[in-house]
Amino acid sequence: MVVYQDSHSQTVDLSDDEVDRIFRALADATRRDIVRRTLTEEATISHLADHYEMSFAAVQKHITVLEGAGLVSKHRSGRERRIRGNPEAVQKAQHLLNAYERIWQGRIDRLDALLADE
Amino acid sequence: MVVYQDSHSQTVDLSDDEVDRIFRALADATRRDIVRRTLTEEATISHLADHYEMSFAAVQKHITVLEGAGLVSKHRSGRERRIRGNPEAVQKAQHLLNAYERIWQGRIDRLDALLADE
DNA sequence: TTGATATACAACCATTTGGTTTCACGTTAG
DNA sequence: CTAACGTGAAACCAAATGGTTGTATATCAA
Repeated sequence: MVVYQDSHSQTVDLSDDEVDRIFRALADATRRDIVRRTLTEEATISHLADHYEMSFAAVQKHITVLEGAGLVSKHRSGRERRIRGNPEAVQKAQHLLNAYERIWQGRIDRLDALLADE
Repeated sequence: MVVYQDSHSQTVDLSDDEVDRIFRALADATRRDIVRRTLTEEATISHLADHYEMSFAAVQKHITVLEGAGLVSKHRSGRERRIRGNPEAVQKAQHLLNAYERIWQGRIDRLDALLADE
């Protein structure tokens, strides 16, 4: 379990599994590209699939992984499904990395205190 | 390939593979914990292994994954290897996520411009 | 010197991942 | 109505992942 404070000083909890899924989903160039594209504008699955040298079904699977991580969501529109990137999930990942940053900064602060003592 | 500008306006390039490895390495709770611990202070492999309910060899493998992603480095000290977290690799990941943030922000800006035109 | 400790590494195994092809089904266009 | 389209989902496969145990090697302590 991970706990951090967001920009409004709200405490946010993320299970290890949720964090695993977010980083796992981002660990693939095709999936990162899908997130990038759908953050700026929605796209259908087959439209996305046109951009990659793999089968439609493979792209579909990547989208399933991204959806499981909350990085994109699907919205029905007739026979199409529009895929929309979710900036909040990206922010979650950012907050997690910020926490590491603070941990590291904490070490520096303690080092400074140590040096100040001498 | 990913390109972003760091805090000193330096252009930084990361191969897709490198980005893959960083996020992949962070997609495991044990590995994230190792990074967290070694960012504040160095630790030997066996000392780290004491904290997890898995074999020494399994922890060793996790450290190899982290090392491959540049998130930690090993430093020989007699028969021990001290593991040290690398904040720069964490920052790389942060920069990548910041890029997504800017992409998303760009969409908002364009929307604002569109509304301003009306 | 000898025994314990710290690490490295290989071999093995089950599960997951990332891809494929194929088929089914609802929706839209003509 | 019928054909084409967009999607979902199953079955299958090779490779990667995450774990294990076992063995080898180097170093430290007594």
